[in-house]
Amino acid sequence: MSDTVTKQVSPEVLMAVADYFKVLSEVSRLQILSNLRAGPMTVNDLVDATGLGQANLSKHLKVLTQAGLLSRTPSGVSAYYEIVDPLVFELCESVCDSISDRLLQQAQKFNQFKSFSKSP
Amino acid sequence: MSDTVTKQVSPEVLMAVADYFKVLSEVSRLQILSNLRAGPMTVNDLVDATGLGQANLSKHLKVLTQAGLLSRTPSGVSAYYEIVDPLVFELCESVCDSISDRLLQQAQKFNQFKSFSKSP
DNA sequence: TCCATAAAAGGTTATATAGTTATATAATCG
DNA sequence: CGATTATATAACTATATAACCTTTTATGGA
Repeated sequence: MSDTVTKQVSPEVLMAVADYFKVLSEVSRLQILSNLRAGPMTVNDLVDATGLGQANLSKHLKVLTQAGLLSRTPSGVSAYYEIVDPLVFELCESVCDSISDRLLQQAQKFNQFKSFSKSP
Repeated sequence: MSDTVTKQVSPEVLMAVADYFKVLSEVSRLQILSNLRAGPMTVNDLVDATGLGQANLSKHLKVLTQAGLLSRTPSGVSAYYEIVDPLVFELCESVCDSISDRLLQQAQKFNQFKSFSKSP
């Protein structure tokens, strides 16, 4: 048998992974995560920080919490939300690097024109 | 100046990152990527491998190509698609690990019940 | 107990897009 | 050139969901 057998990934797993990515595919949610990077915040704090509406924000927080990215800690009349899994930021950084690389590569292609005007 | 200054990430960057994740948030596209892991394939190959409709598949391939994840190489009457950036698979693995960890943690919580029935 | 504030839940609308069917483009071969 | 095969595009439908508004729940203080 071969060394790297290419088994098909089960649809169940693909679905779970797709769902995870879907959670990260909204600017508003990335904004929330970005703000929470500094530490726990209440919903009100996040309303001020992000400019999102309270109801809308609350729903996004629910999505993020159910996906296991945030934890919710009620405190009196407020609720603090906090990053649970810092993996998110690693993922974002990797993606940023990838996008950056791609743009650089594309930029280089356009430099090929220079060889016309600057030949000896 | 502080050591770890928490600058806000620009909306432009957040949008690009969100778009990238959005590309990965569909089971059909993950399926395509998963199949292409073994090597380049034509559209027809992928129709057979994934069971997706040809038109539908073609659209997904366009999305994946425009996002910089795949490359397209016409060959005669066919077109070969190929993974460009293996980062995708690293991302998927990380996400799978995260999901797995979370499920294990949840499972442990339910084991707390055992202490009732099994005490000396 | 009543009030004020914080957060969540419910309902509505607008928009994006996955999937399907039908058609168009393009390349190879007779 | 006409026929065939492989891909891509266009138009359409159905569904999901983000944003907004309103209402409800819950907590702490007067």
